[in-house]
Amino acid sequence: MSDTNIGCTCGGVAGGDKKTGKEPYYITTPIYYPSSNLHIGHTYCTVMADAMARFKRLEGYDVRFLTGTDEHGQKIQKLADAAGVSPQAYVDNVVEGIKELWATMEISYDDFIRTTEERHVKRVQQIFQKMYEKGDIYKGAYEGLYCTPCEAFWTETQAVDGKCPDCGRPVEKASEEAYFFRLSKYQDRLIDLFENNPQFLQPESRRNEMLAFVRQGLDDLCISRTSFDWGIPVPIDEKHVIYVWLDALSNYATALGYPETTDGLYAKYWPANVHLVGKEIVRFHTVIWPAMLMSLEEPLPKQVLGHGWILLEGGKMSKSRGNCVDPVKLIDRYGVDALKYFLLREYTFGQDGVFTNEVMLNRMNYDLANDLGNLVSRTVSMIEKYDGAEVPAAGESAGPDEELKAIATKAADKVSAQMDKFSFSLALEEIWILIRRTNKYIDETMPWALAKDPAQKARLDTVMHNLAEALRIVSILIYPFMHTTSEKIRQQLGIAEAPIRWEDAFVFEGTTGAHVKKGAAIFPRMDVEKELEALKEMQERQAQEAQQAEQEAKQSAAPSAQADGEPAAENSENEGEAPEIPYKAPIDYEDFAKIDFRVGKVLSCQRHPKADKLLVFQIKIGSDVRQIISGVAEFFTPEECVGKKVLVVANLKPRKLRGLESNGMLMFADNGGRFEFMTTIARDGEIVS
RNA sequence: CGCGGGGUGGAGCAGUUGGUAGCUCGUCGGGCUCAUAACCCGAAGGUCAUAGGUUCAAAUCCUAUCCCCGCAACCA
Repeated sequence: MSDTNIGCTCGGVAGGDKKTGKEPYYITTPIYYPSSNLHIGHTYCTVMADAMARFKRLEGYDVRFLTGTDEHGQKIQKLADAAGVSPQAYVDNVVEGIKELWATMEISYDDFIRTTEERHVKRVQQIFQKMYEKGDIYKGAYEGLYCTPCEAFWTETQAVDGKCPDCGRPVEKASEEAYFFRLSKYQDRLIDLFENNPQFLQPESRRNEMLAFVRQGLDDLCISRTSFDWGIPVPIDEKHVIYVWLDALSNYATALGYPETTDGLYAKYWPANVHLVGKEIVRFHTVIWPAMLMSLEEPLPKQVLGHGWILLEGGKMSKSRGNCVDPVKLIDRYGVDALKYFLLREYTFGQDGVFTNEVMLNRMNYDLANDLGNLVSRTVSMIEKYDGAEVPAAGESAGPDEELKAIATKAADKVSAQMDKFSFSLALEEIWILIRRTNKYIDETMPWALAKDPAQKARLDTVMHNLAEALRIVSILIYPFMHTTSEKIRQQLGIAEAPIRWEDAFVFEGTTGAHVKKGAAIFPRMDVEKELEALKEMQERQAQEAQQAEQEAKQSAAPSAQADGEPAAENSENEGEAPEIPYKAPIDYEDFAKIDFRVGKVLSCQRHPKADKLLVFQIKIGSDVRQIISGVAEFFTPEECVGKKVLVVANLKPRKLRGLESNGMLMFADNGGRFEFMTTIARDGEIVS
């Protein structure tokens, strides 16, 4: 039975028959950071995990699928402060939204862990304790450059010219007592892991990256903080809070009850079969987490998979840029299954892919409406018309019958083989090969011609039967990816009562006598042009609302700025909601008054010869002309800057940037990651106050 | 020489134990009418970035070069 042995054997786990045995399968998503609502990138990762979980369940595994939220850390604390609520209240609110999203997406997780839950907190402390007792955690001094107002440590390279990269104020050498994890101790074993277990980290490119990273040498990791307190207290020293990554990574084990290892979930499901993570956090999952487990003397997860990002045409989507694609809007319009299908089919695992509305709509139309939806529709119609809605028994095979049968009954194994490699796209492609072959089968057999000749009734029946069978198999194969659609198809085929079993996909008999019933189109064909317009409108409306909200917020927060004669907004569209940026600490008026704001005019502008991101401006301020360098080369060409009026901080101390002196600072508005000139009709040299 | 990813028919992508270059969309021509103006067939279109090399054989291995994209550095 278990003839395929494709999977990895890193853990040395005994094979077992996956079709009859109840072999455990533990899969996880990252726990998401609830600093605001999730976007389609998070959805993508979770949808993949869900499809895999459902697939393994269907194959007969005892699956455990974990997701959750990572709720501690300074950023959450700051956001909560800014919102005027407690951190717990803040995250509770966001988490509710996340859970709602997963409910809408019909994500079949078995457990949802929140790092603020008691069960997690106490176990993380136990983990800390264990590592400490083993001697892998020691107390040391964290040395760095400290910015008091920001309460943040910076390294030599982060701090710029002895100043805080955040606020620009001077930083001081400081050392703070902290706890360290002896990461360096595990360097060799980690190298070993990457070298001898190629399966451990996929795709290959990530593995090379991590191997290079570990080889260059690992420092011990500072795993406690005292600068904020929204975190899990260090058990042996309550002044400290445990580093969020140590806290977060532990979730994969604490959710199973670790450190209780002898019975219960941990004994059953650990080590995890796969941690599904984004490429940006591969390092944490393949270096720190394994090292922690080594320290705890626990087995390592069998596999970590780093998936790529879904990019927008302009680049990366991010919460703070407010250019996110909102999955809920898409689901409302197109349905959960269509969105899931699109995400799983369009992108290849491990690689970045570009998202556009057009790509999505086309995918949905061609594959779902034209190929699958239409096939269901025409098949059911014909059985109703030619056989009184009852699936007839098959007669003798002829023509393409055997070929269709062969493709249909072999598809399940092909899908499995692709799924074992996490090739969702190719797995779906295998199913669509069957769907297209079935469409072709109809053209080849020409049932409408057979129906005209009573002598051909037996042949017609065989054709109808084969069509029903092919669709029945399709309904099983797509179940892990689109279970609702699967059920709809089975309803129309009249086999909704029968349980869905993977092994039924290998036989070509199961619909005879079923009563088909035509229903609504499972995926109505869309007018792409119209949809694109509708989506565009929707996004514009969203942007407007966001802008309005922003404006209202500003008006209530601050005395309204005086409107000048300039056109208000020439290029004002800005998708999505405005980012939530906490305010900096208050300053005294005297401090404020020290700043000399001026109107300047760009006389000329050139690229910095030695830096990609810098532009060198000659700025006229009254009779004064000075050179100011600004990091906006990504946003403007030198030519388009010439002649622009710009707000200047005129009394900032001069400083050299890559060899050239900059004498002041230019002010731009950060319009969702794109900078904008803030312009005026005032003469250059005038004061801004 | 900072690290890494990538350059495959008009578009978007598959394609490593080296052995006639595939898919979806688009284009052109044809077929069919059961079906959601859907479906099916055929054709055109690629020196697999460039130049060398290894080999009986290279998109696939090696070397060099060009170009794109992330990260890092730099963003007063």
